[in-house]
Amino acid sequence: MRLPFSVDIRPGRPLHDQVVFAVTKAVVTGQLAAGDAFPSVRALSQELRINPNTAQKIVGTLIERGLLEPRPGIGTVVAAWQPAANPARRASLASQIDRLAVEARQLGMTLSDLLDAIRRAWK
Amino acid sequence: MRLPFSVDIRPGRPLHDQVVFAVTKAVVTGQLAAGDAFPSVRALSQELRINPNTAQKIVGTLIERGLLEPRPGIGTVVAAWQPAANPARRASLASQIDRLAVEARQLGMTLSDLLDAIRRAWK
DNA sequence: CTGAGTGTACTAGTATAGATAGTACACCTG
DNA sequence: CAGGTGTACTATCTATACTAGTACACTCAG
Repeated sequence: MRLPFSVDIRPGRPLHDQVVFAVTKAVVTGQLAAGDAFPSVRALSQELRINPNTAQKIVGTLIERGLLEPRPGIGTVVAAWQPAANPARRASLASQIDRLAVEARQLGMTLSDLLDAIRRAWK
Repeated sequence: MRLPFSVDIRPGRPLHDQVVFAVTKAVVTGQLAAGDAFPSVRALSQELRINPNTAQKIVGTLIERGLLEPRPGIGTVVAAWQPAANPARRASLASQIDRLAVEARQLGMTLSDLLDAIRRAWK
């Protein structure tokens, strides 16, 4: 694996979504620093053994979210990190939190259990 | 709305998933108590204006998860609540938590912000 | 007993999204 | 110029979500 981030492709979720998540995680945790070169669309598709089109969708999404910056003719570079402040994603996050709380309760977890799990995942 | 729970159908997520979530939420919050009669498959499909097949899928999922109990020839009843303890769903929950943490950070939230949001959703 | 309502199980068809496949073009660097 | 880059298309395949319709065994009120 020569990629600057780690991914383990598993069924159940859209492919591009999993990779976008992996890259985002690498950025917010500092594993990918601003200015670092990001693999080209074609390199990405070869390394992950996915279609160039899917790789392009991934890179496009990351640029749209401000995580990557395109350098025409050169490639893409990890952008200087800044909060996204996207209202739609904020709303989606709230919805995810609601679902998480209900699911956790249904699985028998206490509030403390869930908060601990969140803290553990934050690191 | 004569249903014993509240749903607001919105695009983006599978229909049956939204209803299953709404019912689960009503059960874990005590809005639906054990022994309460649950709408029949046909009544559900009429009230929600969805296909009987989709309604059946919803009821089937809820029974499978132990939230409803089938009474052959009568209908379904809200089951006595007990933690699910499903390994697959536990793993899925952990994955959801990971995603939530990364997404929240990317949106500029602090750990405290997220923990507060969780506490708010728990109530 | 009869009829209506119940869960359950099928077969089909349609629409959409995810992923693949292939081609093309303007751009920059060596 | 040659090769690598982002970007933009069209086309095809597959799985999922939803709809549509039918059928059967069960239980209860009449």
